[in-house]
Amino acid sequence: MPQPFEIPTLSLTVDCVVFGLDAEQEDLKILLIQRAIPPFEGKWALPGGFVRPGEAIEQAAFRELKEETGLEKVYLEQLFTFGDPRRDPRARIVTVAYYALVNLNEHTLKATTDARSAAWFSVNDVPELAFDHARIVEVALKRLKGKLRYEPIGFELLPKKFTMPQLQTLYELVLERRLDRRNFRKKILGMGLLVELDEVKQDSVGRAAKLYQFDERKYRKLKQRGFNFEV
Amino acid sequence: MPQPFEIPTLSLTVDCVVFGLDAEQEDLKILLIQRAIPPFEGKWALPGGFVRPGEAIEQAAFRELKEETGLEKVYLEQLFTFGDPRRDPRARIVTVAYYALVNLNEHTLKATTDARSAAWFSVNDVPELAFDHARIVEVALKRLKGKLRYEPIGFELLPKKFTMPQLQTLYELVLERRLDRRNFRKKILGMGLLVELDEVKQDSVGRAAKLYQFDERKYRKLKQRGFNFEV
DNA sequence: CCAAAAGTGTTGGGACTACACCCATGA
DNA sequence: TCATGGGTGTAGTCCCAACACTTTTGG
Repeated sequence: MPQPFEIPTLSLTVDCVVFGLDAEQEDLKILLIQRAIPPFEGKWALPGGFVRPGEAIEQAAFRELKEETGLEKVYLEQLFTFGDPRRDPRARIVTVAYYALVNLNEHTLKATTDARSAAWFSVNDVPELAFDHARIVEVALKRLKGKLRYEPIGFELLPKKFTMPQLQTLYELVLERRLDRRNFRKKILGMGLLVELDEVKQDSVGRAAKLYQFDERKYRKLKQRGFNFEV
Repeated sequence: MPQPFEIPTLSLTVDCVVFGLDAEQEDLKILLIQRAIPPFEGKWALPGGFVRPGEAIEQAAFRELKEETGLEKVYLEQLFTFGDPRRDPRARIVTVAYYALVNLNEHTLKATTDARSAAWFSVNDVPELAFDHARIVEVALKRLKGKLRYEPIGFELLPKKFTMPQLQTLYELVLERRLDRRNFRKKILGMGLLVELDEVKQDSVGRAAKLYQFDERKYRKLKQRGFNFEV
């Protein structure tokens, strides 16, 4: 490759769409951060920041998540790379977007040390966002919808021990359609990937629901043998 | 965002895994380019190059494809962004990988103007590749396999007019398993997305096969109404 | 005992699998 | 007329969708 031109450079950031399930309110939410400086000062934006020299991209995503929200050890997956030359008014900045799945009720947001506030917003009520972040959220939602049916990632949004109605509500929220309770149960239990616990979850009214746990180890074994998760 | 550090910069490239179907030899191939300069001089590598200032990433992928292989107007989709700090021995270079689908028999490779040679290799017989390109090919193959069943992208690998056995062979090659001829036909024709032409394809021996064409317009309409392609 | 939510089986229809013979064509 | 590959139908099975009543629990 003879290079008759300077090797061009640019800056690279990561941005994370953090999905959290609010089991109490039966609502799917995303985590946003209010920008403290221009551009888009005061606007809400995805948590993220610059990839440092010598730092792997995914590592940068984990680091920014921890720094800006306190979240650690979450499920994280690369989503898409956005590089429109005009997506950042300051300079040419390309961003590698990730999406993360967390259980909202088990994680409390860290006190924001740097005067930036973080907050959860319903995916149905996202405020105006900085940069092209609205587009990124759109792509993330589409990916989540598509992937939920073919990979057992939904469990990442629930507590370790969860009930069948919780799992079903999650699927109904993300896929945006009602599911038959009996058929859903049969389908899920039929895969043999849940272990039934000797506990129930009791909140307020109604009959107590059995608790289940996802059997990660068993899933991996079955997957190797050609099994495909599908709801 | 107060920035106590310099905004870091790096270089961004695109790399393309170009899949081509060799209908005659019943073989799935990828297009490689032999490097003329270090690093990895003489080694085979994916076509690609630097993203220029002010250039959209996808645009860069199209440009490099045209410059290095003469291919134009091909199906192109972003695959994954690879950014291991040590993936390029010279410097920190992040690459956005794409995959492309072309009909190998309809495209002749352009005479290589810049002394670099391009050639098709069977996916089952890929030579040692430069950088982390072997990994990129691996990810691309996995994506192609996964996507072929749920999106009508297989047609991109065939000529506009194709026969049912050609289509079936394509699926068998990519999915790496045999399919029942009668069931395959039923499934495909049952979706009502192919128009049967009043022509047949005759090569050498055996009964002539009917030619079909994919109805792109009809597919888009059905998709809007919630239809899902699946083989 | 009442309200609220969890849990449970059966049946009909559509889709998938498996499978073997005839047809058209060129040599 | 023969060799080669293309085209076709049916029967059994499995999976999915539809659907209503009983059980448990707290108040």
